[in-house]
Amino acid sequence: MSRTRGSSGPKTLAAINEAGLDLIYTVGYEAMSLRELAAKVGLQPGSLYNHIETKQDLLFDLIHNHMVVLLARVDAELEGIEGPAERLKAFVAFHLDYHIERKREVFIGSAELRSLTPKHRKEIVALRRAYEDRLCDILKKGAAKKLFRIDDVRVTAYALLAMLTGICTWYDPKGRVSRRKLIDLHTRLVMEGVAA
Amino acid sequence: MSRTRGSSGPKTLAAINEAGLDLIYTVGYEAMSLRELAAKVGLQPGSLYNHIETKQDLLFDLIHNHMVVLLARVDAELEGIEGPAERLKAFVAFHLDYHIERKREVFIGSAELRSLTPKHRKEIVALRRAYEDRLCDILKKGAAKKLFRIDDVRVTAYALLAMLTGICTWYDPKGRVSRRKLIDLHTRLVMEGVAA
DNA sequence: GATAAAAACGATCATACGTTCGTTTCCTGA
DNA sequence: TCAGGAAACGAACGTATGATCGTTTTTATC
Repeated sequence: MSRTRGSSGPKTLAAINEAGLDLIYTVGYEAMSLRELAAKVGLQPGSLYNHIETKQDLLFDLIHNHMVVLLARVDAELEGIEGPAERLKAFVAFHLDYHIERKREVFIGSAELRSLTPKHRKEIVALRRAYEDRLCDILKKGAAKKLFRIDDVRVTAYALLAMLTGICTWYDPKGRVSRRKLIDLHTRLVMEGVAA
Repeated sequence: MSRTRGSSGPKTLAAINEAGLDLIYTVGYEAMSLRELAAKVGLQPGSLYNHIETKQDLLFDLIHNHMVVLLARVDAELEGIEGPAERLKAFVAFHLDYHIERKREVFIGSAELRSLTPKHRKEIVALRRAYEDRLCDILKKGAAKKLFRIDDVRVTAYALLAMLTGICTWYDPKGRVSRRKLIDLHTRLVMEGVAA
């Protein structure tokens, strides 16, 4: 046997990415074997290499794509919103929404950082830093206008991001808590926490 | 060659645990090979099995020990402290202190949960749940006395724990931010966040 | 319709892994 | 003091892994 009918490059790659995302999220990058991945996609192990460079590149591409999308979306979301308080609320809502929607990517993006090549890791950390800066900017401007009371912008940003990102580890869209309630609750915690 | 001079069981086991902790924290459980671990301790790979059952048991023992200590300490810390507000402050301070001091254990305790056998994982999750309950109790009592305003106790507890645990991923004891400042900043975020 | 590229197969390679085992040496307690 | 357990060695086992390669069939291009 050989090339199967109906096979197409982009479609197979998409399937590999989706299956890889799921497997890495579930069992972890190191624990995922390419044989497992291939089986899930419906390929022989060797055939994966028609679409990916290496296992490492698969991981990097997944995380990198996620970070680029995250940055683009947050900028689009904040576009045109005026005032630190409104911008902070918008940031919280966006962050939670995105992290609910793409919890697998987000989880992998932090849990598997150490599975990346130093060079790859550096690149991802830089993108993450850029995202953190979006929040830092908002906090800084709010503090300058005496709207927020913030001791240390960077540390506060880390604390808030940790809180908002935490939902990835437990949130279940089909669970007891609605998306709306989740956003309200976190928004209150954040706004009250930084209020002057 | 064979048994080396001065070797003793407990000492070697302690060395294995310390090296294992460090390796798992650095490269992850799956990525750590027992050969690497043995080399770090100064043993041949096979000799590890004089002290551990399996690689899996090594991981479980590390995490389990950490959880037991965590629970014992938080109870000791809260003992005799009256009033939800004071108890919450004490909880925050303790949590941060412990998570600074044992950041490797804490990190592994969450990041490597998925590397545990289902049975092992269940046991750890139960202990974690017990720890979460300590915070939930405080929040519940504070809400009952109208000292705190809390929509959903469990979700709020998760949010706060995520925030407070986040420091494990970035805090550097030799860095710019002092332990004192860190505690003050987080205490304020928490207390303002839940204030009625 | 011919030709080149794409996408799959299946076999295989070299290596690394967790674990076992027989043996040897050291330590400890009666 | 000496017997028996403890703690190490070093070799080995069986398996799984990431990756490569030659081949074959399908798809796409001119």
